[in-house]
Amino acid sequence: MVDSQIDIGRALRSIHVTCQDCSLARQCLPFNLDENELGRFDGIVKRARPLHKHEYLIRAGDPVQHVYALRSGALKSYLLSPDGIEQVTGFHFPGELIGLDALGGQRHPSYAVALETSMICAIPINKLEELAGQIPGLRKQLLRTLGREIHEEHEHHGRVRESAEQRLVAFLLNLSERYSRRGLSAATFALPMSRRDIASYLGLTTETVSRLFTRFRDLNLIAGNGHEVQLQDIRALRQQGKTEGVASL
Amino acid sequence: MVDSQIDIGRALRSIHVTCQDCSLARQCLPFNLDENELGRFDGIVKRARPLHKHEYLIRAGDPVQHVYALRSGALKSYLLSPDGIEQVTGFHFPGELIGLDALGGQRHPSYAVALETSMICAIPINKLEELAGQIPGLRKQLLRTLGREIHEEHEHHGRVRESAEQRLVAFLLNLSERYSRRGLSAATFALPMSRRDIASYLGLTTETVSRLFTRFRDLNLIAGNGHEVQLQDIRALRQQGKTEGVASL
DNA sequence: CGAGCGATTGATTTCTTTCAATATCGGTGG
DNA sequence: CCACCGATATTGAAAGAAATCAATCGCTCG
Repeated sequence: MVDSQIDIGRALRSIHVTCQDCSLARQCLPFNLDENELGRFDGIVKRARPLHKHEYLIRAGDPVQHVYALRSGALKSYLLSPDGIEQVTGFHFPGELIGLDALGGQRHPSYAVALETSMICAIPINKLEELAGQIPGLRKQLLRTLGREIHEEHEHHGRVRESAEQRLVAFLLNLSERYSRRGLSAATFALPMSRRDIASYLGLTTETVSRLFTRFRDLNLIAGNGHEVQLQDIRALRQQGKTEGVASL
Repeated sequence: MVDSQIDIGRALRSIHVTCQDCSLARQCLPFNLDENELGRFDGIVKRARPLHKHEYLIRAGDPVQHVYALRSGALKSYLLSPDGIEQVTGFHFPGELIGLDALGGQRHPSYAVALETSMICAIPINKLEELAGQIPGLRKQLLRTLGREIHEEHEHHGRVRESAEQRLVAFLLNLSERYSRRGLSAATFALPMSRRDIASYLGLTTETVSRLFTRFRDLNLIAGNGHEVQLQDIRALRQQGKTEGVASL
């Protein structure tokens, strides 16, 4: 469990990063807070030991006590359908919140599992609610975050009618944008998730995703193999995503 | 505009329903508020003249000033993709909130238009935020609502991989559940939206939706033509949605 | 009552899935 | 450090589901 005691050993320094010091603070909940407010917010945040690849942050059915902010690493969230099929609902990168779908109920509806070693901040919901009552800026940012999440979900949903190709393009461009927002390269980045995860997220099969990667590589739209991609020509890629065009076949 | 002055004329009585009197209050934001709090909440709610079929409540690009609660009628929300295609993102029924995706930004990202004559409450966001700071119960309910919205969006999204048949079944059962939650029949209800809207929402074509309705009718799973349906055998329908089974072909 | 849009139905095409086989990667133990 | 194993990814061929193209029907509303 993330909330368990701190491993005094190795990670003391990284664990004791405060929100004041966190470079992601402005992409996270403590956005626009003054020094004093930031300190109060920091006071309710629990920092746990790192979560290793394949370890679970959340399991469906867990009682809802925290929302989580990701400091480093990557996670995926998924729903388990009645027939036991994993439906990936999202990927999470540093600065993003995890577990927001749980605000509606008593138990977490979905799973969240680390795709690589990740550092996580746990924010107790009851304390967050209380603090949100006292700090207008926090309240505002919380609502903004939730609203944005809903909007992004709608956008993603709007892609259902698009072709497999368009969906994968949109996915890559979305990752690119999120990486670059964090100051990383928009063109070269890692894909910490499996083809299967991508396929599940996009509503496709792994075979189709694999074929699309191959096609994009053949068209020199992307390079790199496996879990590292370079977007060779973002403009052309975006075009590909628009016009459905596979002129070169 | 909904926010414009009240039409003194005919609708005085229906307009002056307060939250205290509104039968939907417990499905809406003022859930769990005491008398005093309810009064304060009611004080910030603006009730406008009825919105007629095809009239817009929200247009993409509008500055974000309110969220809306639906008192009667029905609306759809949609995004307009860059190439001018309408992507229906949801349908709204009494007791539900509209415009939550706008909390993340300055301008509304999506459109909301009446599918039939509808009565709407407009809630100014800045006042709502302020009041949410003062009333813990309101704060909680607001977060619950947003969390539930996100969760429902995930569930819907999880259906992308399912067959057209399964998606339509899930859609009908979802409507059924929402109608019955409001005390209406779970088996017989109106479909205020067009086949095209349903298709867009589910990521299908109108032809496919139409064929599915015909098939369900042939299988005696549903009855009724056009914009009124009766679910003849909810259990069988649910089964149809699960097993992919079209044993009778 | 007519016009026009929405819904239905049919025939054909196309994209994605499914089924199947092989290749490759990553990790583990010798 | 290398060889081997299982899991993951890629590739191919065939089948199937939904889209597209096209025509007709029917209802609603001027």
